[in-house]
Amino acid sequence: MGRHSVYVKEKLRRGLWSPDEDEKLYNYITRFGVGCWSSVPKLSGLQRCGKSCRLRWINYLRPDLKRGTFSLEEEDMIITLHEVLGNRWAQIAAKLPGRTDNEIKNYWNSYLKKKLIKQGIDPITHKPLSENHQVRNDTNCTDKASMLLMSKFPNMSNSVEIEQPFHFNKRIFNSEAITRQLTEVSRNQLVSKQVFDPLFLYDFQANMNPIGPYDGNQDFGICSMPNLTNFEHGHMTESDFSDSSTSRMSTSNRTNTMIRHHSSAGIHQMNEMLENSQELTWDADNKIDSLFEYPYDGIKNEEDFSNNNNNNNPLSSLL
DNA sequence: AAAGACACCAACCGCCCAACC
DNA sequence: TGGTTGGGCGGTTGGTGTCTT
Repeated sequence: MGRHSVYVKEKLRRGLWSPDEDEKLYNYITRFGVGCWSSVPKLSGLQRCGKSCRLRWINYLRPDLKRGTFSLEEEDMIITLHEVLGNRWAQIAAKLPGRTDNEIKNYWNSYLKKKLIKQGIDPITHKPLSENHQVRNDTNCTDKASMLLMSKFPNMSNSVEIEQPFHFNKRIFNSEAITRQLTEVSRNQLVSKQVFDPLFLYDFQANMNPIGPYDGNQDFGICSMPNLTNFEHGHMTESDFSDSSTSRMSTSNRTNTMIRHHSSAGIHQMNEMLENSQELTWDADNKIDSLFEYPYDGIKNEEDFSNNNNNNNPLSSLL
């Protein structure tokens, strides 16, 4: 039995998400938080599989998403991290607040890879194309990663650590034999990782004035979710709702908006935050739930969700 | 103006791992 | 201890917009 049969059997929807579906999912997660994804479709009234809901939330609806074009700093960082981590997009995304692995992966495949090739650099080895025959030295790769990042991004030196060396695929890495090959420093880093967590932005948001821009600086704000962004200004319109499914023009418009929000001043402020982020801690189990004041288990069925679904949500105006 | 090629990116697929029973 | 389930990840696909001829 393949997945297709599951979709057919349960008459699950596939493909692009409609604004209505987005709204249902958004309303549900913002009210009840992230819990068991497999139960989300049922409880939120969506005819999607849990995985699809999770993906949509993570890659599109999550309030901390930055979206828009990548800055030069981000671009540089992706290239540096890719040199160290390879195609481990989730780990790369973890170092870039507001960016998803999917977004970075797409950006890499559609733009950065070609850019490097144009510059005569092999996008896989990150060496000049003429030096492709050279075999990379992977030992001490974790240290190399940290050094690379520290040299290129001094502002992040204390908050970014590489979790795993380049070619140690997570699945292989659990092997004791391989672990033994690491240097003492690398092992320590892996064991006692103090990794910058992009989700600390949730904390930031929680402490932020929900109506006004951060510290009066309009360049710096959580502007990923158009509806939230516009809600900051006290109103929203139907056209503000993110809709990748009906119009690609909307994506372009959104992108243009985001460019305005992410000036270099904003990035500078972000860097300052990153510098200070070493002081922050985040309980992984409560990353998202703490953003939303509603516990996941506060809802038992779809009826509860409907009853609890008041009209205070920004999206409710779309109804 | 039309058709084909290309680019972009949201969403899906398949696999792995960990937790749970 | 083995099976099941859910979550996470990287690779890939396919739909749509844009560009080129």
